[in-house]
Amino acid sequence: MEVKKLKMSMTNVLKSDLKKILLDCGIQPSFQRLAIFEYLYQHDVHPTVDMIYRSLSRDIPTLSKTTVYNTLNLFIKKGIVTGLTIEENEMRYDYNVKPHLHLKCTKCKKIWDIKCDASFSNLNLIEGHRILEKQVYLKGICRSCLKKQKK
Amino acid sequence: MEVKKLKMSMTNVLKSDLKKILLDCGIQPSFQRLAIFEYLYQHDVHPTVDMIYRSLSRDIPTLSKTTVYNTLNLFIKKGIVTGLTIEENEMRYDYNVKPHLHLKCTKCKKIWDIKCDASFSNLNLIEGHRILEKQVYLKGICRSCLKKQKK
DNA sequence: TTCAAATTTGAATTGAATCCAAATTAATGT
DNA sequence: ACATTAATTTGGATTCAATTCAAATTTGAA
Repeated sequence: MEVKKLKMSMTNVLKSDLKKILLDCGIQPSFQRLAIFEYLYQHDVHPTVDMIYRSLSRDIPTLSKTTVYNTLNLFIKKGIVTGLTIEENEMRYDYNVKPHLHLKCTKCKKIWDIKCDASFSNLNLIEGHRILEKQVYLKGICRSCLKKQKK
Repeated sequence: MEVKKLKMSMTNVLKSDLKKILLDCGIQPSFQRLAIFEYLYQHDVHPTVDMIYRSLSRDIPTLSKTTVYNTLNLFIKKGIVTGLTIEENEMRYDYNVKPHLHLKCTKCKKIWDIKCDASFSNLNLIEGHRILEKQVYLKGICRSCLKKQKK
């Protein structure tokens, strides 16, 4: 009971915080947009459009997939969400303010976050080109699959 | 006349070299495969499947797009070609043995090669994950577009 | 030459992403 | 409150890269 109450109030505080972030970016925080933003905030598994759509559809039965696409493209344009193309077939979306890298496991296909320890130079000018955005994509075998291999 | 002759013999030398590379990788160097490999070797502009197909079709009218897809996937599996997903909509292919980064210009949409000066750590184990492949995707404004801006 | 395996081909299919016009909702002015 | 305009959402249709698959062709071995 106590825990549930606390959790609910936390959720509410969070929602208003997220609303503020959207407003600060000049994005009207509509019901759908806030729901999608909240989903991204709570699910750091680099979800696909379909995952977001299927999950939110249960609560918002009228939700359209086009709205999910529209909203995510808007978020990307405003810079609060990143689109990952490490998956060859479909885009994945990521809300993460801290700089980090992505590793795709070739075994389990999961995309892991790697805390970036500034291992990559933070120049903003390389060979005369102005660098605005950096993404490091790693491919390999994740530690959980490595453990399974050993057995 | 002299130049043409020289160029032809160079092309021949090159072709047999490329054939050897394929054989060394356990790839039967069929006419189509060799043509696709040669195209990648000569065109470092990160071509799409369609670009490769349209160009080679003029010399090989019976060429099928599926063959291009099959061949490129085979090359990737054998590790002599890299597939770039920096473009959000379509795959681009790259034959380049030397380590390098890719920069996509947000203005002219071109993908530039950046000579990698080992600016990224070459660990093969990060946070317990085994790293097999690294790709650094940069986005920004290329030097040629920056020059145009200044005028 | 003959037969089996490898390779190529093109039509059909899949599915992520976009387009677009209509419907709905929110914002503004009177 | 009401009307009018703008912003947002919706779903069906469309696009197009990529894959599937069975048939045709080519290659290699016996």
